[in-house]
Amino acid sequence: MNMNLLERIDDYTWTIPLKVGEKRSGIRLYGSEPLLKSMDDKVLEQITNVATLPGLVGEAMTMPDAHWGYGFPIGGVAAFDAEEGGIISAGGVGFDISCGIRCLRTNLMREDLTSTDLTKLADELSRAIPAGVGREGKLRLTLDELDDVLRGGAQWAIHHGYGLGEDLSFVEEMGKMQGARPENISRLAKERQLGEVGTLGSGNHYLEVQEVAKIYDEKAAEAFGIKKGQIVVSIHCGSRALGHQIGTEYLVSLAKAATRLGISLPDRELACAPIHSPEGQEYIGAMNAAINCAMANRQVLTHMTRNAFECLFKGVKIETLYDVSHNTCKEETHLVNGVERNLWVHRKGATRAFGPGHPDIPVRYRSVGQPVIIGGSMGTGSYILAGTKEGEERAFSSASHGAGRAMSRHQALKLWKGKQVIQELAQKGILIRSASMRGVAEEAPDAYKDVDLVAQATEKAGLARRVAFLRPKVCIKG
DNA sequence: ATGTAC
Repeated sequence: MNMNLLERIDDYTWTIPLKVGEKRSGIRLYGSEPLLKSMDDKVLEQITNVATLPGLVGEAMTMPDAHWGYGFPIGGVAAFDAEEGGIISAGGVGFDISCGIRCLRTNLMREDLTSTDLTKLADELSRAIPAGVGREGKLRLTLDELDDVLRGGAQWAIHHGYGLGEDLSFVEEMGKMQGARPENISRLAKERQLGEVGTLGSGNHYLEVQEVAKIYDEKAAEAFGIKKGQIVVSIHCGSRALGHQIGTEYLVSLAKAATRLGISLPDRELACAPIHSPEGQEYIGAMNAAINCAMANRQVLTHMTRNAFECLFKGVKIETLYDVSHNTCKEETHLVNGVERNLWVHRKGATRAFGPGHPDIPVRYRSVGQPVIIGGSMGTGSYILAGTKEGEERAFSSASHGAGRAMSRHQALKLWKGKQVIQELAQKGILIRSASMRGVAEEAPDAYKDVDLVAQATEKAGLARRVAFLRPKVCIKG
């Protein structure tokens, strides 16, 4: 990014000064100077576009891991007030609606796993977890059953034997998003999903077995039930074909609504409609149903993970640490200049990060803040952080979500071969199992930004504080 | 992200 276009507020907070005659809201970019320097100029252009949207409250923001996306940047946060003409945008949620990460803690320690165990575990997980583009899973649902999934979310999965009731306390919204309207979703979107509940997908989605390699905050780690050397599992996936199809279809309907209502869009990809409009309401109902689809998906995968571990480690105990999405728009209460307001917060490639005391945090974690999961690239590691009070005011309680791509898939393919990436990671003791060698090359660790810098900048910017670093041991890729 | 390519 051309740093001359930015104005430094502090070491981790930047803005773009308003030009004379320019009409838009303010902008905040969070991150260290090196991270911002490495960002595409397109991020700046896109967040400037977002800042022109009607009903925006406060500032349009980017997280330290921001990169170019469809309309909105990935790593973009924007809150709108429905009573002031605020909008909802499909591009502001992302195509993979409710993509997110479920982290599980096991009662195994690193010393419990020999290298033979790890190989067996990698093989068993790659057998048990359906992964890859268009890959179908073990469940074959009817359209009526899928509607139940879309209304019930992770609660549907629990009621159908996929998991334990106690998981639900550690999933956003207790695993069931209210306001889901399956009737707002096309038959095509549903048909595409019938065989894909309980599947991982492709791209940057993964299931990783990791060890807790470093603890930054002992008190929070204790609350989260993790300690150094412990084995955890992270599942990164979303709403699969369903979310993508909804996004595709609603972009058209929202664009029409914007035209009809005279909302001027600097970029067609920002297609949006007022929250108080038929099209806006229709999309919100569909999006909420897709959120349930994603939470059900991660719940079914949790069940499959437990079964795979149980095959090798009889009596192993696996609990849900937390499940949090990073592609949503949610109605939340936020304090703005001392006034409590009801806002619709778009977080696209940004994780919700409620601070200590927030009523929507599980009681067990409430005093330390909501767990925030930053997923790394394949083979580099991930972080668990905790939401802060400061983050409420600075970013409507939002934080980073991952390392963020440093180069395009196309560029990555020119630089690496899948086989070579797998061999290099094996030398570091990381086992990869993937349906696609091409996918592995596209996801090479160096095609991503440095997750350590992202987590550090997230903390320094006051958005969330680091609790633990997770080092990968086994990675199942789509 | 995605039956990766209307």
